Amino acid sequence: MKQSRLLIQTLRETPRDADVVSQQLMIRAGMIQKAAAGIYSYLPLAYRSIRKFEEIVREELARDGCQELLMPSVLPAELWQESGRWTFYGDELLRFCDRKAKAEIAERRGRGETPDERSFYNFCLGPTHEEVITDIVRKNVRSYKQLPMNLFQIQTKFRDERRPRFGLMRGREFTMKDGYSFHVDDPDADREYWAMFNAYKRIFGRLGVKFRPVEADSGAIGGSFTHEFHVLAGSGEDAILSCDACEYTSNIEKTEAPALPFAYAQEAVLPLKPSHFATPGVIAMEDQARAFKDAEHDGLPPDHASKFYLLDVTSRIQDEVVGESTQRIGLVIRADHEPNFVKLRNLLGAEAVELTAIEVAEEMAGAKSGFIGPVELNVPIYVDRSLEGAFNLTCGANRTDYHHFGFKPDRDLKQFQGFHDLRMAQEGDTCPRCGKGRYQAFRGIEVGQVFKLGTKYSKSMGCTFLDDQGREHPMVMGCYGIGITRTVAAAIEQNYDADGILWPWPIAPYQIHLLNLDPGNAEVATVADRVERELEAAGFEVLHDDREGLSPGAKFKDADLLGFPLRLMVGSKGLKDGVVELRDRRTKAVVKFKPEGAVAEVAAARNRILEALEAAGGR
RNA sequence: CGGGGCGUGGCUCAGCCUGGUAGAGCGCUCGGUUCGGGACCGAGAGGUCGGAGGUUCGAAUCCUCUCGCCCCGACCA
Repeated sequence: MKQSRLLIQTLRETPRDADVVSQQLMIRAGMIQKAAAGIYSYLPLAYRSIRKFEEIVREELARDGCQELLMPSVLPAELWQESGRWTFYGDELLRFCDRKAKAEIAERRGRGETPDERSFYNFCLGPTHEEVITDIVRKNVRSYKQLPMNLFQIQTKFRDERRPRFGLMRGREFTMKDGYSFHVDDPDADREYWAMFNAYKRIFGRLGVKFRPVEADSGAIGGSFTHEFHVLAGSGEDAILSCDACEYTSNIEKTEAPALPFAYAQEAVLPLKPSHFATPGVIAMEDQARAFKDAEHDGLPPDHASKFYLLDVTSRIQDEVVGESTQRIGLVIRADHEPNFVKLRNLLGAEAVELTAIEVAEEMAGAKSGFIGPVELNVPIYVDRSLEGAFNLTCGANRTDYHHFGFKPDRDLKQFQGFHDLRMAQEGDTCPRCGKGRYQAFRGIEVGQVFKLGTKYSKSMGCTFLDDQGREHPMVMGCYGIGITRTVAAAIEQNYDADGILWPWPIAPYQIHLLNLDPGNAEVATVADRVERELEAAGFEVLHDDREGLSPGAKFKDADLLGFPLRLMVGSKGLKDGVVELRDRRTKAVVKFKPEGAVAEVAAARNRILEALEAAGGR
């Protein structure tokens, strides 16, 4: 491919509204162009990478017998109403109505009514396709003999994110591989889950990026367990903790935090009263203990301070589709720990856990923020297990400028609900799985997820089969997603340097950047054209920078920015010595050889790159 | 949703405070000289200053509304 014919405009300067590396580099390299917030066009170079990754996905899924199909992206409301998600999915679901519904609205307006347009929305853009696939399968599969079945598509999705950002990493429109499997029973769904887990390891392994499969939160409803696949990158939005001794790797939302023995068990257990002590202005939780003074104490260790959260818990009556209820509860954890509301939500089987509005909390407690405490409040209170056996703690006294001392949660709380794992695990915590290792922290970009759905959709939508006894059962489902466009962006987040992108070989738009450094020189042009043909005949993908009127320096800069793995330079200076030069974009290593040796040398360089890739790949 | 910021040629930005004929660099076109890490000279093309309304003799500039885009936040009771 001649670069003079390629649709591309590289930019020397970083566009102002690009804030993450992958977005900056992709825009500067002329790969993507923004059409609206979170909505991008993929220009030829980017689309080549995307298609290459799609092909890797297709090949690996085919090995497990998955079938590809393509569902609509505009979905009828009825299906979503059937599953209940029309009501519950929220504003990320972009809803609208077609001409029939609009005519109905107009007619009612003509009759002087003021209809609520939203109630006439009868379509949405698909953010995910459980409803559609379930509808397809229930209409086409009736017998256990047809199961299991694993179907997938690669398609443009739309989620109306409250805040799209980070270019392709969190767009509103994006390309996703979404797969769904259907099974006669749980064990078979489990088998498929692990088959897909292994397929994903192959897929991301072939991609040539560092990644980790990570145990993750499966949400309050739905699956029993789930893994996310993360591309490791410092800019990742997710925190991951990984044991340095065993295999346990998990999203911090889910990571088990070890119980911690109370380190002061030998101290005398004091009563809560007389426990008021003046702490004017002491709001930061970490300062609470340090500020404490009485006859025997002048400051306390930070793990003597507790902090308290008042929370609104929302529950849903799932099968009835409508109805929500809210309950107020409390959470007590050590002041130097972080609360984990996801764990609390799962413990309660709730839909959502949110902080109670500060004004409401202050009114309930009768104290300013910073002095609100659990003792006097008559709500169910859950306590992190790091406080099991703890006493002589401080806590807010529900009186502005006062804290209690001598707090012992299981003794002093009116509605004590027990000790549970409710805090965020931290780097350095002992791994509770093996008891030996310690947690190491990583940042990751979630690019894939395997999820056991169970019978949530098959039950609500009547997707059933007949077993060999003629009895009807709901199918057991699994779902498996890969963010295609996000993965390509994540690969860049992980692989770049000051000069530009460092494409992993398997998804580089082109593998070879052939630079003609003297396009005006007929001999150089002849050699460059011949090398291009030979490399392409040997199966390599070559972008030939044949542009005239550009200095070699300008071509080098562009080549670094585009970041194809190998750069082959043909110029009059080299040809004077009878050589062309091959440069590895990542290592900057250069080899010189006669033009006739190009195919062999490029093949050798490719093999080196692929070997290094294999060695550095995911676990 | 809350808070902040920004909209001026394709890109990065100046001009706005203090109203008076719309600018620079990069990129693009043409001519010439160059040619191994973003060359130089000369000549050009390209902008309803996001949009609407208002104030004014006169608005990119002041006022009002609106749209778009970006960031921060949804955190410590």
